[in-house]
Amino acid sequence: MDMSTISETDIDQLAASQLSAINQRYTKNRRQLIEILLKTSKPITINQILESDSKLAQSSVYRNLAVLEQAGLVVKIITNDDHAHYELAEHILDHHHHIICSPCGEILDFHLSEKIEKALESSLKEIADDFGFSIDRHRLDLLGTCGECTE
Amino acid sequence: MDMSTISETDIDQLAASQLSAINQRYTKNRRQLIEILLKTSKPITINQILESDSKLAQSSVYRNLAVLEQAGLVVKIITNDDHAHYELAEHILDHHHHIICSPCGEILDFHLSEKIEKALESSLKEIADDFGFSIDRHRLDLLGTCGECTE
DNA sequence: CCTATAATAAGAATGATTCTCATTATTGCA
DNA sequence: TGCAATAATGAGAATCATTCTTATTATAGG
Repeated sequence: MDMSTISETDIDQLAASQLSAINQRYTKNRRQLIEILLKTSKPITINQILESDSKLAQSSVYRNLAVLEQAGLVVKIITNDDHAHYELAEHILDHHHHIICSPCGEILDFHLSEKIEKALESSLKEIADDFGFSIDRHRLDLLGTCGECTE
Repeated sequence: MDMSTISETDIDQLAASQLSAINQRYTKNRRQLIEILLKTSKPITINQILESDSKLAQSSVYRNLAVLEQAGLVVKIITNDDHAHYELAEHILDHHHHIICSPCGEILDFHLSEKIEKALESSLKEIADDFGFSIDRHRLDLLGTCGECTE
């Protein structure tokens, strides 16, 4: 959705550097995954990835998405749906949240206004302190039914 | 955590009525599950439920939690942890959110200030309209590492 | 252009969850 | 109260997304 903020070559550099930081290579397969995720404007499942490129091996896709996730390039999204969804990390896209259709499992991205996002973040920081947690990130999901599934 | 807002007999009535609304009975096993969830002040896994009462059959616990979820009495919480967690629905407890420790999988409840919660809700309502979604609920999770796991 | 090391891919293994079905309990009615 | 009819239970089998294993292939660096 927000592909204007970063070019494809920038992503290649980012990917190469974040992978090498955990002693992993930026291989053809991994590049392919990044490209597929970049082309899609919403989180997708492994099955959808396999459908979009029949040359990819299922086991490699699972493994490589795990590697990309460890490198901080990809985020795995777990919902009540059977299949996990994947999308690019927020420093590649931007900070956003998910609106999820329970009947069909589709996930779309949305953004809070800057004002509310800021207020929320400072509030969450306090709460984390109270609980003695160190926080990696927060996530906010809207759960409901999309227009398609209502008809 | 917030057991003061509703008595146990009230819950029995609620449970019986919400179950009968979907043509299900309020059986001994189901009552037992409600009691266990009521005693625990945080979301727990099916294994934890089985440990807390060895008489319960695993298959029945799975089935009955699904029934209780359909009845709107129980909420299933999916995270990146292997095991789903369960807790009582928000109209029995109260509206809250989850702070999740990624290393150990533990989940605790927290509350936003009323002011931020309200602002967030009205904001989310607008967004849902824009997307043509009808919304059931929202969820907000803090992901990080608890004090125990940091040491 | 070797050699050591990492990545790949096919299929087997894992494990949480769901399903099956024979048994047991419950409800409503005579 | 007693008797169908129907629902719930529980033990174990089946499912299926995901992870693991291992032989093969690709890559990086000297």
